[in-house]
Amino acid sequence: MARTVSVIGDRWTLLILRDCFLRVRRFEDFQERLGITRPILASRLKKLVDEFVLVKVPYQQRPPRYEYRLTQKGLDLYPIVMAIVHWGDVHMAGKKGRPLLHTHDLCGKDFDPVMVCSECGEPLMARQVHVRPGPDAKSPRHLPLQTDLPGARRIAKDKVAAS
Amino acid sequence: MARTVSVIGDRWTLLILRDCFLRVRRFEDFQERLGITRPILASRLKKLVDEFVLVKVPYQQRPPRYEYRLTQKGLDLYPIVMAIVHWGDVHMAGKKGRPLLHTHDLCGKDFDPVMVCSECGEPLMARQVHVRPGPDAKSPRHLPLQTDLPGARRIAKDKVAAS
DNA sequence: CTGGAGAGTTTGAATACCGAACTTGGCATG
DNA sequence: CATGCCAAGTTCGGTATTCAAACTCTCCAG
Repeated sequence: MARTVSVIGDRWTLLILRDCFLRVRRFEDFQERLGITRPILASRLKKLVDEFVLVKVPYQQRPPRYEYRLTQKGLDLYPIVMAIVHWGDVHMAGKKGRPLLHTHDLCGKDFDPVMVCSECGEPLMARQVHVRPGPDAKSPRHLPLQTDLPGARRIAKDKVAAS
Repeated sequence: MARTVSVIGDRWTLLILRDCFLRVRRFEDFQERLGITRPILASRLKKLVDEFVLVKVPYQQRPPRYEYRLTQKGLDLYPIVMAIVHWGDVHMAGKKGRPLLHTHDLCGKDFDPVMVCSECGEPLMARQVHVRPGPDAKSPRHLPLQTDLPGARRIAKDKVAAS
C-alpha cells in the first residue's frame, strides 16, 4: 500500500486520474478543469508517465504536441477511482444528490460499484476479513498484526466502548 | 470526488486508515508503525475526527488517554483501501510476492477484491461505463463531459494512436 | 509582423512538512 | 521526596512544496 500511495497519494494526482477516465487527455484541458497550477500539473503528469500509469502520445508533429492516455496499469486504477467517487456520493453528496451518474454498458442501468470477494462473490465487509503475513511480509514494528476477530477484547482493566 | 479527496487525499491519511483497518488505535502505535512525525499525525487524526471518519474514545481516565476507532463512515472506506492494496499487489509487488494475504471469513479462502456492477453483478471495466450529469451536476468548464464510447474518434485531422 | 495556440519553465512569496525537544498528568521505584 | 517512565500531544527553527503570475518556445494564420 505504501508503494501505491507514493504514486497516487496526493491531492492532485487522484483528480488528474479521474479526468483521465473522463477522457480528458491534454495539458490545457487538465489545467482548466482542475484549476491546478501549471508547474504542479507538469510534475504530476511526468511522475505518472515515469510510473507507466500514463503514456505521452504525440498527436501532431509540426509544433510537437502530446496527449496523455491511460496505460493498462492506469486503467487498472478504475476500482480505486470508482470507490472514491462512490464514497463521496454516499457520504459527501449535498441535498441535491450526486453530481454524476454512471451507466453500465453491459446491463444498461445506472449502478453503484460494489466490492466483492473474488472467491465467493459476496460483498466485502471490513469485519469479515483477516490478514496474515504473505510471502513478502515485512517484520511488523511492535504491533504483531492483529489477526483476531474484531470483537476480541484486548484491554480488560479499563472501560472500552463496544466495537 | 474532489470532496472525498479533500479528506483522504494526502500521503499520510491513507496509510493511517489502512492501519485503522488493521486494528491499530493508539497515537503511539500509529506513530511508530508509520514513521510519521508527531505533529502531522496529530493534525491528521484531528481532521479525520472532525470529518466523522474516526471517533476518539477514552480508554482510561486517570491520565486521560484516548484511542481512535473507525465510525461507520470510516468503515465504508474499506473498498477504497482494498482497491489500493490490490493495485499495489498486482502492479507494485516485488518478486517475492505480496506482503499481506487477506482471508474472507464467509468462505474461508484467500481472495482478491473485485469491483462489480450493483445491477448486473459483472466486473466493472472503465470502457464499459458512461457518465452523465446527475441531479447536482456542475457546469463543466469547456469540456462537455464526453459521454461517447471510448472508441469514438475525436480528432480527424491528426494521427492518433489507437485507444 | 502581430496574434494566438499549446505545452510547458521560471520566479519569488506563502504554506506545509520534518526532526528534535518540550509539556502535561499521573504512576512506579529507590 | 526526587527521579524516571508512559502516553498523547505542542512548540520550534529550518527545509521542502505549492502557489500565482509571468515568461519561453515553436509553429500557424491573417
